[in-house]
Amino acid sequence: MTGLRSAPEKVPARRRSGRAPTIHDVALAAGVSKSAVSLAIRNQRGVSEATREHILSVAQELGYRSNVWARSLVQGRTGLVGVLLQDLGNSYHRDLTFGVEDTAVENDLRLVIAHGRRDPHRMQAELDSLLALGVEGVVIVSSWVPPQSLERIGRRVPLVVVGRLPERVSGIDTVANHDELGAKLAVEHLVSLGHTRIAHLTGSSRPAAMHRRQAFSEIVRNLLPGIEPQIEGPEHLDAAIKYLIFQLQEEASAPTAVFTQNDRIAADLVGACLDAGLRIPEQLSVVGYDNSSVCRMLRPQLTSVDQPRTEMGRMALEMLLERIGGRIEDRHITIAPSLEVRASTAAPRNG
Amino acid sequence: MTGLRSAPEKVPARRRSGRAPTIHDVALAAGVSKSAVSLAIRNQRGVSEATREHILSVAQELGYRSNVWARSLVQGRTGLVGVLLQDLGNSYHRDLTFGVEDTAVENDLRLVIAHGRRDPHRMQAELDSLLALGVEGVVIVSSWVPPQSLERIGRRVPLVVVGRLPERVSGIDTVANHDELGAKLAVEHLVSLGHTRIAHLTGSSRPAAMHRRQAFSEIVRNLLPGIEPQIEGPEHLDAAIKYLIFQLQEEASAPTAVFTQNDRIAADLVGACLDAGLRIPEQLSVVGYDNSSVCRMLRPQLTSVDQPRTEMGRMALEMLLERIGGRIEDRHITIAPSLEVRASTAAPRNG
DNA sequence: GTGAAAGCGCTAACAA
DNA sequence: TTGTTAGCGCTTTCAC
Repeated sequence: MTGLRSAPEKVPARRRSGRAPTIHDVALAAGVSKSAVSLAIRNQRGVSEATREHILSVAQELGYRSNVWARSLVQGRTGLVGVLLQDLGNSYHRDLTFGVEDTAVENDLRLVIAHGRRDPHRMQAELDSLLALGVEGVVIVSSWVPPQSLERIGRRVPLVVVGRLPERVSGIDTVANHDELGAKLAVEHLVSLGHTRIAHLTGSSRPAAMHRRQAFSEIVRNLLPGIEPQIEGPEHLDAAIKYLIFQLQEEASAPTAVFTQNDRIAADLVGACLDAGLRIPEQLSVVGYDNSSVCRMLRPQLTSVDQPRTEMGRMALEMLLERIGGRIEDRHITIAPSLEVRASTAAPRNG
Repeated sequence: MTGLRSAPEKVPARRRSGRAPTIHDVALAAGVSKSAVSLAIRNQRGVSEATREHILSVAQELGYRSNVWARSLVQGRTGLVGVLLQDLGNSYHRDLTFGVEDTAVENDLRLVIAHGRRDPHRMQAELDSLLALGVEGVVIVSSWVPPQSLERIGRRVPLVVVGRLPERVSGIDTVANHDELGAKLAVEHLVSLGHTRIAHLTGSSRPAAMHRRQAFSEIVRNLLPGIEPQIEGPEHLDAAIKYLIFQLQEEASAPTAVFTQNDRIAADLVGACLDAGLRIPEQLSVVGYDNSSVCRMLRPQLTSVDQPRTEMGRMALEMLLERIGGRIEDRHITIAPSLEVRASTAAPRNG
């Protein structure tokens, strides 16, 4: 305009108004070079303290924010890690995420949460989406992603699965609950109370459920020789619950305790029992799995197997970091659960 | 190596092995120019059908994935929208997110979920983090972000808050539940059953809670002239519950029904009552708020005010799109809840 | 219909 | 200590 600045004005006019200020704008305003600004904002040495302060104050004034995309484009890394959750509204996933988040923050990584909505297709889509975002690794809190997908994606980016996969997948790490131990804890607790007729109620034939179920059978056979373990489900869960209630009402040989695959199923069972006029734990002891927040909301409060969720999330991200750091061999960790005893279990009436 | 390709080899050697294939690699392999590849993969016209197919198959073969960062760097937009959740493990947030997700997908936007962990500081940090990622807008599912932060950030990027803010903030949109109507539905239901001594149990003095509380008082005064509305809380919630139970056990003038600020508090109350040997709904009717998943797990199942959560999420993202599309004036939407009647409410014993 | 060249905002290697 | 230069991978004119 004034003609005073004779140097070719390379900055398009529109930039100064509409767009966010760039490193270039800051350099111009501060009267230094782009690289000086770059060094200053990243707190790197190479600029004098005075210059840095000046640059920073100018940047502040202009409302400058560095463009992460441009930076990661040139650096070849994004500083992003993803966590793919099977289901948002659920305290198991929440607590796990806590552990992942904490560890991510401690390691200067930004966490991007994706939501699979309990839908294998969406899960796959979200996983692709995370990759497209350029995450440097993903923690998958779900065992629903098919092994071949895991293997394929695991070749591109480090992957840690929290959960029990149907099979080992080479190239990826896993953190899993020790389902066998969980079943053992539950059954031992019930046996120690004097129960002998114990049933298992399950709603799934996925690996984790199967492990609990098999461990249940085994421990029952060990601890209660001569008694055949009773299993209900996984099909027709509603019918299974109805049948259990029928047994309790009509048959002297009905189970006196039920160990369920998870808390949700336990809650359904407890609700149905109460609706049928059965008293818990007097007429039936119930043990859940997951120690979710509903355990303390129900009456009686639910005895449940507890997984150290936050700790599992933390371990998952640590394993991911190891992978990003170059570990080659696979790691598979199994975490021991514990039993949280509450009011839904007691000695059997005629024990 | 062979010296046959005499043109200066500009691609560094390391790229071809370690790094992900780029548009350049695809162009080289397909024997076309970079721009041809760019057009082909974006399905733009400008390349012949044959060329496109060829390029696509080569890209597929190489396992090419376009680099979102590079693309958005040049296009000046990221196609990202953020949703900041106050709390992950919670069906209210889950269902809201469903609505947001669906609408985002329909509009070709990628959703990035951030988690505030019920901590205002983290909430603020996550919001900054989302901005740094370059989101084009954010849906904040929380009313905990301070107005001045909202205003500041709202100047950089469109913002929609789902929840009831302590004050209007210029430049941002809101989607809120019609708390007054919710309270009205609850009280009218109880009055229609014959209740006259109705208490309100609240655990917060935040705007949404206050609106419910005030609306409660008003509707009680309208419908039951001469009766002073009884309010317990928001301080010392545990003590308030104990006091209510004391009243029920000792005083003839005890309330026969309680309307609570949310389901969690209702669950606490119901649990405490059952622990004290009180029967629900015979001795006390209880109405919750949020119609969360626990309502159907409790016994008796909980009558609760239901917010159309998925719909609210959808509206929030639609409003965000309007803003991104250029709307200037603020919009504030209030959504009508409905009442889900279940077994925790009944006519009072001596009604 | 296709290719060459410029440049998005930034960093990193180098030169001054 | 500072400024210059050359890209990161991609899109987008603009010639051909």
